Amino acid sequence: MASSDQLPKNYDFAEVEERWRSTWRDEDHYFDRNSKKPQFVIDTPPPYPTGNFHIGNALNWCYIDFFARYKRMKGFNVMFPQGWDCHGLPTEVKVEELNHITKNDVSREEFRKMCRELTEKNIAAMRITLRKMAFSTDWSNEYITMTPKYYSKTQLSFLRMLASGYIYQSEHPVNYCTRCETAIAFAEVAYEDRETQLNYFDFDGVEIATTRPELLAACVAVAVHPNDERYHKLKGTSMKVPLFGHDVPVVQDEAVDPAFGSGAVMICTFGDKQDVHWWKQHNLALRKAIDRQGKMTAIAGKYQGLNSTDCRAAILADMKEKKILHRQEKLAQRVGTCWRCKTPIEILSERQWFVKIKPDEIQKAAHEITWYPGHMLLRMGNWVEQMEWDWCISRQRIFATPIPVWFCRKCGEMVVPDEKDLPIDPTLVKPKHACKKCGSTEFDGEVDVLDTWMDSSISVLNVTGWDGSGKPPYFPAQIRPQGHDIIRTWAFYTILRAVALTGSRPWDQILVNGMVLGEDGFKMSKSRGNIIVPEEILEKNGADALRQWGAMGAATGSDIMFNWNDVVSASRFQTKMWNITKFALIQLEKGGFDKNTPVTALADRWLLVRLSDTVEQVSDAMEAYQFDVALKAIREFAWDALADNYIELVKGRLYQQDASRASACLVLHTAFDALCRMLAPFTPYFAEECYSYFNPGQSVHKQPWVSFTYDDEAARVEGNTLVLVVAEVRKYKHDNGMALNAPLGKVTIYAPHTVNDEGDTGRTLNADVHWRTDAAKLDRAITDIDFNRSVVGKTFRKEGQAFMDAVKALSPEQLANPPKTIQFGGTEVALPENVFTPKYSYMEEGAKVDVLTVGDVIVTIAKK
RNA sequence: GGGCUCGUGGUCUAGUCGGUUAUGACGUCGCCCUUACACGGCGGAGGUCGCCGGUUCGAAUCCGGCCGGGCCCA
Repeated sequence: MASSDQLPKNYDFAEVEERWRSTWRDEDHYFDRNSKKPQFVIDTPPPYPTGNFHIGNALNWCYIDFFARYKRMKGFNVMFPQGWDCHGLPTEVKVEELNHITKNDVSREEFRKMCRELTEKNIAAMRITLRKMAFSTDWSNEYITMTPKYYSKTQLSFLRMLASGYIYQSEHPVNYCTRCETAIAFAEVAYEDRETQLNYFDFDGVEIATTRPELLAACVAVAVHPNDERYHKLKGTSMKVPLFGHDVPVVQDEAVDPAFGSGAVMICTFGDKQDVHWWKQHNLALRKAIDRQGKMTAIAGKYQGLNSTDCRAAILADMKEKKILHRQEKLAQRVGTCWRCKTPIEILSERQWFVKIKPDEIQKAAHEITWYPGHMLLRMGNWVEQMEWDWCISRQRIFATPIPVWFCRKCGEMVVPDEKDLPIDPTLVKPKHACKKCGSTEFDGEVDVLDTWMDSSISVLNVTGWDGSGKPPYFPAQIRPQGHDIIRTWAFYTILRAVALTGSRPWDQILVNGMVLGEDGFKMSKSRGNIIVPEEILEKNGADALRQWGAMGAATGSDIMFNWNDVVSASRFQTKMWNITKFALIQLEKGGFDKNTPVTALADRWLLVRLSDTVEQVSDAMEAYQFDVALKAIREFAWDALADNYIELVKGRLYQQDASRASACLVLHTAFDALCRMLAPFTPYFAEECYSYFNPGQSVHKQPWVSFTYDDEAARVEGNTLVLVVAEVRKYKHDNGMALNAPLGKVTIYAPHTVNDEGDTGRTLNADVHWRTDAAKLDRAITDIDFNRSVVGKTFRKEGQAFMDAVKALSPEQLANPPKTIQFGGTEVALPENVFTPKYSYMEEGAKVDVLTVGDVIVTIAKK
C-alpha cells in the first residue's frame, strides 16, 4: 500500500491518463491463439479513415471497450480487433482536391498510390485518438482493407461466390451517379425532398404530365389504367412521340394512378424505379438517352451532348414553340441522390456485376442472432422484405479492390486467376494460361472494381481466420457492435456474405448503438455548428469523463444527445471517488485489520449487503449491455451508500483505536476494492490510478471481475432503518437551524430489534444516543392514519373507500390495538395485516419531547 | 402513405409484464468551511408523466384514438 501523502489533493486527469497510457502494454490486449479460455471475438466496425474519429465512433467504441474489458475480467479470451475500411470515393475526391487533379490526369496506379498515402496518414491520426480514449484494442489483429493481405481475401470471396453462382454479371438497370461516374447500390441512394415542375404537354393528341421531359427520347411506351374510360380507345394502338417521332405502344397497367396528372404516363428507360418495373413487366424496348457522364446520347438527336438540365430546358422551349406545352405546375417530390455527393441519381442500364439476394436465408440467419435492442431485428426484416433488385457490386472507380477476372479478346470467355495467385489486378497482369475455349493469349482485364462493402462485409471472416479452407477457426464471432444507420448495409451484407461463404450466421449477438445528436437535439452538422469532436472533450475533461458520458448519456441503443452536463457530472464523480480513495488510504494505512476480522456492527454488515446487491445489479446489467444501468448502480453505491451514509456513520469509529475499528477497515477495503474493479471497464485510467495506491505494481485490469456476495437480510432491513433514522435526525437538526455537527442532547431510539451500532449513531449525530427495544412510555395521540393502498385495493376492490372510512371511524384505543375484524357495509371482514399505520404525536413522561417516526421506529429527542 | 421509435419539473434523463410520497443529473434557492472532499455536505422549491377516451378499486405504466419529434423506407 502506498502512503496517503503521495496522493495529490486534486485528481489531475491529464497527468494520470498520460502516465498510464505510456505504462500499459499493447500485448496485454492480444487475443491468445493458444488459450483454453472461452473466446469472445468482436467484429469491430472498420471506420472509414477520414483522419477524424468522430463522436459517433467514440460512442460505438465506448460500448465495445466496456464489454471487451468486462469480458476479459470474466475470464474470456477477448479479440478486439481494429480495422480500417479504406477504399471508396471520399478518399478519391479528397486526393483530387488536395492535388488539384482529376483521376484521369494521372495513371490508375499513380492515383491509387496517392490514395494509399493519404489513407495511411489519416489512419495514423485516428490511432492516436483511439489510444487516448483508452480503448483496449488488440493491435495484433489490426487490418487495413487496402493492403494486399486483406484484399486478396476480398478477391478470394469474390471468386468463391462467382463459382457458387451467387455472383453474376448482367446488363440490368442500376442506380448510377453521373458525377462520380459509377454505379451504386440501393443502400447508397439517399432520398431528398425537392421541388420540381410537372409539365403537361400534348403527346400525339393525349395530354401527358411528366417531370422529366428530357427523357422524351427514351420514351418506350405510354401507360394508362385499364379502367380509365378516357383512354379505352387507345387500347392496342401505338402513338407517336412528339419532337422525336418514333412510335411507342400504349400499355395498360393497374399501377398507373388515374388521378395523377392526366392519368396517362409515359414510360422512359429510365426515369425511376417504376419505369424499370413497367419495362420488365411489359417487355418494352430499351432506349438509352443518357450516358455515364450524364450527357444526352445520339438517340436524343439534336440534343446530343447536352446535360439533362440543359436538355430539359431546350425541350421545353421547343415544346413551347410548337405550342404543345399546355401548362406547368409545381410539384414536391423525393428524388434519389448519391449519398456521398448528393447528385440526383440516374437509372442506367449497364453491364454490371451483381450478388444474388436470397431473402429467406438472410432472414433465417438474422433470426439466429440475438439483437440488442430487439426491435432492430425488425428494421433488418423490413429491409430484406422489400429488396427488389440484386446487389450491384461493380463500381467504375479506381481506389478499390479490383475484380479479378479477364475476358478473352477473341471469344469473350471469362478467365479467372488461380486462388493461390491472389491478389491480382487484372489491368496490370495477364492470366497465366491461354484461353481454354479458343487458345488465345490476348485478354482484357476487368476495369470495374468492387463496391467497398464487398471489403467490409467480410470483416468477420477476416478476424475469425477465414482463408477459404473449411470453417474459420474462430467463427462465428460472438458479437457485432454497430450503429443503426448501417443495418441495411453493413449488417445486411455481412449476414449475406457469411451465409453465402460459410452457410451460417456471422455472429451470436449484435449490439446496435444509437446516433449521437448535438446539444440542440439535431444531427451534428457543419451548417448547424453543433459539432462536438472527441478531442475537445478529451482536452477539457479527459477520456474517463467522456467514457462515462457514453455509458450514461442514454440507454444502450437509443439515440443520445451530447450533453456537457453529463461530462461535468462524470468529472465530479471522479473527484468524489478520488476523495473516497484518499480517505480509505488514510484510514487503512493506520493498519489493524485483516481478512479474518469479524464484521459485527450493523453499519458494516449493511454496507456489505448493499455492496452485494450492487455487484449483482452491475453484473446483470453488463451481461445485458445496459451500461447506463451498470454505471448508475456503481455511482449510487459509491456516492450514496458508501460516502454519504456509511463513511459518515463510521468516521467516528475509524478515528478511535479499538476492536470495532478493524471491522470498519475491512469493510471499507472490501467496498473500495470492488468499486475499482467495477469501474475498470468504464474509467480505465481512473480505476487503475485508484487501485494502484492500494496494490502497487498490480493492474486492476488484470483482476477478475468482482464475485462478492453477502446475504444478511436482517442487516438490510435494520441498516436501512438506521440510515433513515440518521437522515431524519439530520433533517430535524436542519429544520431547527442547527449545524449538522452541533451537539444534540439525549436521543432515544425505540426499535423492534436490538441494534449493535458500535456507537456509530451517537458519534455521527453528536448526541447521547440510546437504542431500546422496549415500547416507548409515551402518551400518544393519533393524528392521522396512513393506509397501504396496495393492500386495501387488492383486498377490498370496489369497497376500498368504504373500508378506509370504517377504519377512520374506529376509536383511538382500537386503532392503537387493532381488532382482528372490522365491520362495514353490513358485513364483518378480517382486518388484513399491515393495512394501515396510525400516525402518532408523542409526550414522554409529561415532558416536552420531539418525536420522529421512521417506519416502526420511534425516536425521541429531549431538548437540552 | 407504411414500418420502427420517442414524448416525464427550466434542461436532459430513469422507471413502463399497474400498487403507498415518480428516479437521478445539470441548473436554481437556503443553511453549513464537521480532522476525504466547498470540484463538498444537508435541506427546499419546481411535475395535470404530450392530449383525449377506455379497462381497473387503482394507470406514467395496459388498450384505442389524436397531436408532436426522430430514424428508415415508399
